[in-house]
Amino acid sequence: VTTHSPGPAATSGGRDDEVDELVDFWRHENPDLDVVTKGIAVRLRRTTHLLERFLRHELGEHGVEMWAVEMLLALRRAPGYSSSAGRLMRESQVTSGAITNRLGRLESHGWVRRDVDPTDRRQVLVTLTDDGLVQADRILTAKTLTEQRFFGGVDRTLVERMNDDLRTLMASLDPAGPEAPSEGPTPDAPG
Amino acid sequence: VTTHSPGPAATSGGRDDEVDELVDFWRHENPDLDVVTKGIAVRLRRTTHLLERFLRHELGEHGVEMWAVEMLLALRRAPGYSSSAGRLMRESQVTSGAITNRLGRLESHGWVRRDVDPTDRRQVLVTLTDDGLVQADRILTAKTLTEQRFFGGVDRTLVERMNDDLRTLMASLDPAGPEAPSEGPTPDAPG
DNA sequence: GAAGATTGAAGGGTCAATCTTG
DNA sequence: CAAGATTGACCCTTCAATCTTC
Repeated sequence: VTTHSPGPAATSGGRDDEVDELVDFWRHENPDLDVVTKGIAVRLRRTTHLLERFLRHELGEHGVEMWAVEMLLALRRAPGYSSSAGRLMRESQVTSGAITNRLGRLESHGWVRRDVDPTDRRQVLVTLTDDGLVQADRILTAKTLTEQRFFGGVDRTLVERMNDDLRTLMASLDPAGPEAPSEGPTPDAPG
Repeated sequence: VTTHSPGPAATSGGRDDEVDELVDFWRHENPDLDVVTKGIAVRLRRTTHLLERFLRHELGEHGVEMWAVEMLLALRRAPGYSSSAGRLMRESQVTSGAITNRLGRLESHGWVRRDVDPTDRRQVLVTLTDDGLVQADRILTAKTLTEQRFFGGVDRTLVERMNDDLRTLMASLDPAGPEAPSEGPTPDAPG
């Protein structure tokens, strides 16, 4: 399980960045450390956090929080721009209480409407208002442009290869991978 | 800027997973969409969130929260197992207020000690106690094993290539990349 | 009784103001 | 006055309890 290269953490060309130094430190404490696994774990976290911070910063200048982006875009791609609170909960990986709060705030902005589902009166149907749709489209554009700026300086071939590799990696994870802690964020305690 | 393949979002072999469908939907709304950039952005977020959830779940069974892991390991690799509150703030990317709170909780667990820096009495020197060091080592082991289990089912060659590609990507980001919102989490408002 | 949504208490974070020391 | 840490107000999330509807 702990195959490790005998050299420093870097496995090939662009050797020894800050992460390699970190990994080398840990390997110095435990020579059995798998430097590749530790490296990719750290780098995935850091890269994603950079991206998320960049998005939060840019979208903040458009007057939107990340939670609102998540909700509005989920509704934007729902059929008829409407979805149930439960569906939104499962898509966004937050608890039902959080969804209720978010919907309240979105509603007070006038971006969504809440109606009782006539089919099943336990469910709440959330629908984008006209204003909400405009907002969602503005946000989608801003978010997409921000992502393109974020990766703009990176070699195109590398981005494409990483996209493909990430697809493969995710496929190796889900099925036989580490038993995911079930579905959703513990979708409400049962009674 | 918006180079896009005319086919579906998937660029090569393992075509059309859930993310490709999402990206295809957005491209249907806007044919100019750069499917590779959108794809890698989504996949990076999802993969990292899976990893973080897995870690949170596993480490939770050891009775530790992620914020504690972050703090204890930062101290574990500091010279003399001690660091200043400000340094910890910059390493962990949370605000100074959060650090103060965290240190209070760690202190009440008996895992760290707070002393005034004799050199500069404005600074607080945080040091791992003996119990804290034991905890940190337990955590490091558990975290490393969890990461190895997470990536255990993934082809080794792919993981190595992704590690190298991520190193290159991060290097392309930091310097000329998108102007990072400065350093740290706004390291304390200037008086 | 179970499913879906809401509620309120509690945890942890940010932000701005404050205190202390250089 | 600047830098470092602390404090308190506020925001959002989780968690468990509750209410309604199937």
